[in-house]
Amino acid sequence: MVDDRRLAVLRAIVEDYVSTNEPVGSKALAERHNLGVSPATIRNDMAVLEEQGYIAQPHTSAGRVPTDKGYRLFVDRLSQVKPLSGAERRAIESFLAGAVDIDDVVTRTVRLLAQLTRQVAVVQYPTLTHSTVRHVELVPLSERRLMFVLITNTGRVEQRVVELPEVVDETRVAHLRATLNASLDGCGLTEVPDRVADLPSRLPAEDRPLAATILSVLLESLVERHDEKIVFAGAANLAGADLSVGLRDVLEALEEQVVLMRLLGETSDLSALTVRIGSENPYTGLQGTSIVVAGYGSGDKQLARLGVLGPTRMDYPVTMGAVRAVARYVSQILAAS
Amino acid sequence: MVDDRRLAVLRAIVEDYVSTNEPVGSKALAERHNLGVSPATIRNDMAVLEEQGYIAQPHTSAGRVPTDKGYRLFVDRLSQVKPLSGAERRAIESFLAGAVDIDDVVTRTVRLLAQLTRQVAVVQYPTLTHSTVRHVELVPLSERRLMFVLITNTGRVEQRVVELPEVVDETRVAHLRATLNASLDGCGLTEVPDRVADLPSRLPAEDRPLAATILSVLLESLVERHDEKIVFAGAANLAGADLSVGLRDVLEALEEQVVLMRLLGETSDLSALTVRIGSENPYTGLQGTSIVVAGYGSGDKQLARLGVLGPTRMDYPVTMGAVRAVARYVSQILAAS
DNA sequence: TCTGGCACTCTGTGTTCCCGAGTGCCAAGT
DNA sequence: ACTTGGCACTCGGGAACACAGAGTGCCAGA
Repeated sequence: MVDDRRLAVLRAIVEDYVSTNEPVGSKALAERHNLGVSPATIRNDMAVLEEQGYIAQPHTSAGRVPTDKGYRLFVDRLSQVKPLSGAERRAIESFLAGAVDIDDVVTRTVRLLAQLTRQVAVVQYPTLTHSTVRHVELVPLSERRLMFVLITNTGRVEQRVVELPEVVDETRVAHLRATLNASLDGCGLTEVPDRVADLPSRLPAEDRPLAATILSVLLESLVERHDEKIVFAGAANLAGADLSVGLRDVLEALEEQVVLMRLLGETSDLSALTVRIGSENPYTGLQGTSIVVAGYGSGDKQLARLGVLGPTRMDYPVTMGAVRAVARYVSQILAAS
Repeated sequence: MVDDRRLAVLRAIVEDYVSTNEPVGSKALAERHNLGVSPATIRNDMAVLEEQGYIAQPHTSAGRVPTDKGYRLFVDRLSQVKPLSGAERRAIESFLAGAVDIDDVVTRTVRLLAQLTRQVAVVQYPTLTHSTVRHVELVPLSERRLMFVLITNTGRVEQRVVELPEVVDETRVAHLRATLNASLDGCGLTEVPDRVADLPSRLPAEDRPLAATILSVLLESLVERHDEKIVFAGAANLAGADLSVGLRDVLEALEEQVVLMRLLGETSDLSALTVRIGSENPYTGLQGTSIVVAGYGSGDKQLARLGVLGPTRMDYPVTMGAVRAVARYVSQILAAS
């Protein structure tokens, strides 16, 4: 009973603070929420909550503000994800349906999510890790150059121009292409190195230098993981918000691929929503911010992650609802194509 | 003589204001620059300059600040582009040299430019308009789907998955690919529609539906100008600066492709540097900012533009030098590849 | 045409003061 | 054992005020 009410008080504090952006006091709390007790009682509860580290006061004799720990408890136990309205669902659907390729899906998704949540949206490209080879193409450009194109089942295309060690005619290229596709078709990208290891030895001796050159390009394009790009949108939404730390730091972090990658990557469970709040964040520049991340992908496999970054003081239920919904729709789109 | 000195005063005001970010007064001017006249004389000149609209005072009895018109005069007649240091040149060269494809060139360029100028860098992708077709590829994915790939001489690759109206075997695809390449190879993208107009009629009747489907995809990929993307970097550099208008508006404009496109696109002469200062800017949200734009491209043709956006109060000579240098190096890289 | 002098006008800063919101604690009530 | 009303206390933030300093405009003299 007592403990119950204290949690109710915490919930009320979080909700009020999120909506008003002002430290919330015992009196206002008693008025706005019908907790059935007097301000004095609430004060006692607040004292306990403060002692336990769930709330804090900016200065003596101001209202209370949730701490990161307080938000954490709120997210874990006091709130439930708020589903989107029908109108929003329809908007998502129709907006994503117009995408022409996977690049377009990603671009649209990130904008959509930013607009929906009025915060910064972050979308990671599908990773190669779970992709398979759909096709390898070798396109002669001139006598000694060709374009190497790798197409994966996720629709990603990696291409490179290759300088050849010798003049090569179309026939040999065609032959090599056929051989490559025969060994690689449908194979997971992680298995590619194994599959091609003995390939030169299976070719006539005069084709080996050519094959070696092309294989090195192929392997390089895998290692570089060029598709592990991350895009973001909605930076403008940060302008108003008061991140405890400077806006500059946050913008810098957003442009630092590595930081973003870690941010999205360090979530353990891909099938659920992951929330990281304020100081739980690995990167110093992102202390005043929280992120909500979900995995997405076609079918049962989660290929990549997307999420939203905003001030710690964000509306978690709504944000989580939006992220979850968008992740689902994107997965749906990917599965269909 | 008199007029000469007034211009010198204007130049001094711009330089001082840019470096100190504080309204500059007659006394400080007389001290820091040896103009050979007394503060009183300078005051008279300033009065005239103010009357002519080149400078203004934020409030009565504060120093003077250049107006947009003042900056304009400064850029046009009072300053000369400042070349980069040797170290900077080398840094640019080695940084750009590591690029693997054109996407990478663009990404690297925009970061480089942002870091170099400590402002927001904007780079437009090479436009299709001046590109030519290098190769068209049709890759069967399954019985009724194929991947359409268009490769241009700038190294750009456009790809689409096409749903076919009927089951098509490899032979017919190969034939169509050969026909397409025969008519389009080396042809400017703008001529493509003309070249393919009569193509269906030159094919056997049973191939026409297939050809029509693929041609519509081809034309669509041209119209959408998917390569006319614009990327930017260095938004964090705006955080400190005081744009007269809100930071939010600028960030919004930066994420609005259309606005950026117009911003870069409306420069008349591609071979020279274009500077647009404050209110000369078409878009309301960008009033407090200036942009410096240069064209770049391989060989003699200018393919696209790149530039820098910053507060009106920027160091024009240095910024212009950086933009010009980067544009040249990028052109060089593109020409070599 | 330039210069020194002088009176004037502001902004920005520092000081003081006070209001009010909010707290913590205590004693009384249920 | 909780809850509640009362009360003294604290502190931030805004209003009022004064003031120093930078800068200007103008005028008379060189």
